[in-house]
Amino acid sequence: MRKGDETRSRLLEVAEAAVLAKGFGGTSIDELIAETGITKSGFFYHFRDKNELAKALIQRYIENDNRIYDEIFGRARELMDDPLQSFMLGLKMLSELLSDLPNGHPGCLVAGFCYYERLFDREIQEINREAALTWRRRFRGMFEEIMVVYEPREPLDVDQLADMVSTVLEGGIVLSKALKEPNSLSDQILVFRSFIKLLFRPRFS
Amino acid sequence: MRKGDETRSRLLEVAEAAVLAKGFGGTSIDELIAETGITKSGFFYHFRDKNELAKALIQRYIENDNRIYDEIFGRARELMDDPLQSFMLGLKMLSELLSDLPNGHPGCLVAGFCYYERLFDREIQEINREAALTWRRRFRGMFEEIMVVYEPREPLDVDQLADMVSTVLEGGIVLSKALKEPNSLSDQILVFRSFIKLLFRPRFS
DNA sequence: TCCCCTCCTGTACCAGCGGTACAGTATTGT
DNA sequence: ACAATACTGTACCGCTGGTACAGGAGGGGA
Repeated sequence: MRKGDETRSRLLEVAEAAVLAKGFGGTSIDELIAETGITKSGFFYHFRDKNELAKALIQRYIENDNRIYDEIFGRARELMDDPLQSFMLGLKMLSELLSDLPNGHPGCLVAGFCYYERLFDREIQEINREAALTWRRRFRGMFEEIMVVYEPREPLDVDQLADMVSTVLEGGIVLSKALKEPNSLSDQILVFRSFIKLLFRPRFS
Repeated sequence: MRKGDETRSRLLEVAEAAVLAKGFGGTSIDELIAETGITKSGFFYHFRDKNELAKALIQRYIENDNRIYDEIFGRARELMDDPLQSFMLGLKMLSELLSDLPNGHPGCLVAGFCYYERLFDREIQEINREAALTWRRRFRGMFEEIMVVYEPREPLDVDQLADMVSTVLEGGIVLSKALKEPNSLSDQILVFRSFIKLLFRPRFS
């Protein structure tokens, strides 16, 4: 059971890099098996078809993505008692982590896949939707904690505010890719951070 | 000369819809010629290869995109003397225009193309970059006008603030596609609008 | 009227792609 | 030792992007 999993995860690693660079449609199975050193039959032993590869890819990506957010905002929560200060620190840490990536963010598979709806089946679209909803729940939790202590200076829907974090991340990735300026993404996160600072600034200070 | 242009633009129309729904790689030439009622040779008479179709598509998309922004923010500028009020109205009009689309935003070709860098040649990447820079220039102009009259309550880089408009638009499109909630995009624009309101709120009021 | 240019059609062909089918085999855990 | 696991090898299919090239309909200018 172990050797099969090893080959499978090597396939997924190679596939993720290729898909992020060239898109799912632009990535051929022949190319993946050449780099992995496996035969075509071997590939189809692990994945029934290309769609199942897509499913495994996106699931793997989302798990990893969630782990990173858990770590960052978990650490920030440990370091700061105040929920707002903790969130602000988390954004800072996130922006620093992203600006340390030498070639910029490699791209978000969720974004890549949702832009090609009709290429994938409903199951993958549902996985994608669930991922976006998980982001929403995560950040809504943080904003709800903040709002126990701080009153927002503009009346905003908590879900929409939570979605804004994902929006800035996804939009920042697109913009930094289009502009070929890897730092744009972390800059945009810091601009968003300033907005949050303004939103929860105490009324008399 | 006229009949050729007509066929060409019909091809582009059909292609744009297909590419936005299925991605560039997922759109076949056979499919395009079937819907346009042309032969394969006819297609290659108009476009040397698929890459030239991509170039024509993105150029057409960007022209159209710029025209829409010109109209919206131009009208807003006519209706309001104050640059901040005019920008706020523009955002409101944009969000209303987007929420009126029954199936949500069809997707941004700039985002779609920049996510697949290696599928296209440098020329297309340069066109994409120029489009993002044009957005930056457009919105930076507006913020510079605003800052003549209003002092921002947080020190922000004008380019980064201008990029935030594009970020929110691109991120909002991704999020509303992933969530399958067409209204998310216009909601996110209104959240951003609230941030701008906070940023330029007079200090004593 | 003739010719040429634009705008195609038709036919034939190619390699690469995703995918299927299936027989055989080396390695591994029990 | 046995069977399940994890593949390899070979042959094949239809579709895709792309090439090549011959030919023709239709209109505009000489």
